[in-house]
Amino acid sequence: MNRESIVQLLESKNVQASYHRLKILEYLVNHRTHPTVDTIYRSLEKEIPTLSRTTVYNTLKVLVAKKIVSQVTVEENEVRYDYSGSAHLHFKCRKCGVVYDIFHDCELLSRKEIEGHIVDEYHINFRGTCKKCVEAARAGAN
Amino acid sequence: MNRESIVQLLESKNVQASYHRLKILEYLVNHRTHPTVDTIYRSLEKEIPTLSRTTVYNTLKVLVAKKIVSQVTVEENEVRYDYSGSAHLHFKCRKCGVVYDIFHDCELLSRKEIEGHIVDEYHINFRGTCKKCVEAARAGAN
DNA sequence: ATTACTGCAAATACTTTGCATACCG
DNA sequence: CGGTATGCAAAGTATTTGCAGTAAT
Repeated sequence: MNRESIVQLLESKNVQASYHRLKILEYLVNHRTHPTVDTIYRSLEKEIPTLSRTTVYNTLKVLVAKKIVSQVTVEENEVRYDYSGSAHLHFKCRKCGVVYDIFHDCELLSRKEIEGHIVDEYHINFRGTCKKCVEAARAGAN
Repeated sequence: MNRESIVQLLESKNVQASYHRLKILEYLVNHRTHPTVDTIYRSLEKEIPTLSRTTVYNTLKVLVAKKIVSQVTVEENEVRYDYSGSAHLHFKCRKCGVVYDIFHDCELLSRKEIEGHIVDEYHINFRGTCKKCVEAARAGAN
């Protein structure tokens, strides 16, 4: 996604497109790796030496409040951020640590109500060993 | 569940049934409210004045490692503990904060594999407004 | 000029670690 | 006795807050 679209995305949600916000959202849009606050900060501080962690926290709070990005907790005790595209599930590999997006046609995803409760958000997360790590282990065994 | 069964549960998993472990697991089994570390600590310190937070952390770590209880993160940044009974989903009400267990016959729950990755754990969490809070709001509006 | 954004430093919250003591088989 | 569990205090990590400075409208 180019810079212009990101500015438009921010403005369409009534978020002032400051330089830092632009860079942080751009990072999230272009790195679909579910980064943590720290990862985002470390990646951007090279390019923006004046950036502070507080700004990363502030910006992410705004983006989450405006539902432009979402918080993901695939692993307990580790908040990650994800640019909210279409509905999807997450799978985290215990071996390599990569978080995969899973697009699965699941009846639960379209539910507006469950057992009488009104659903406005859901998180479906899986953990295990990813395809690559399974294959690597199999190759190693030969 | 009575004390004797809890001792047996611990011993069947090769966990020494010390007094503190017994009390902590007993709390989890009898309070199916998905408590946080702090809730567990505060509830038990009245009865066990010498209890320390470290012991609660240590014990929960052992219980999770032995898969007697599981960690639940229905809300980002808030680890809760749940005595692992049968497979189920969680729903957290944004208004009253209660975490409900949802038993739903979902195809995803029985999956051992998804898109080639091997699944050994899953977390399915919903958020929204619970039945009670919806009804309370409706009654208030009249 | 007024409002909003940023960044530092301090404060708070949560969790882990090291080590000495106490408990249990 | 010997290994394990416990508890305190300290360290570590993550996040929030207050406030002063800066930029934007």
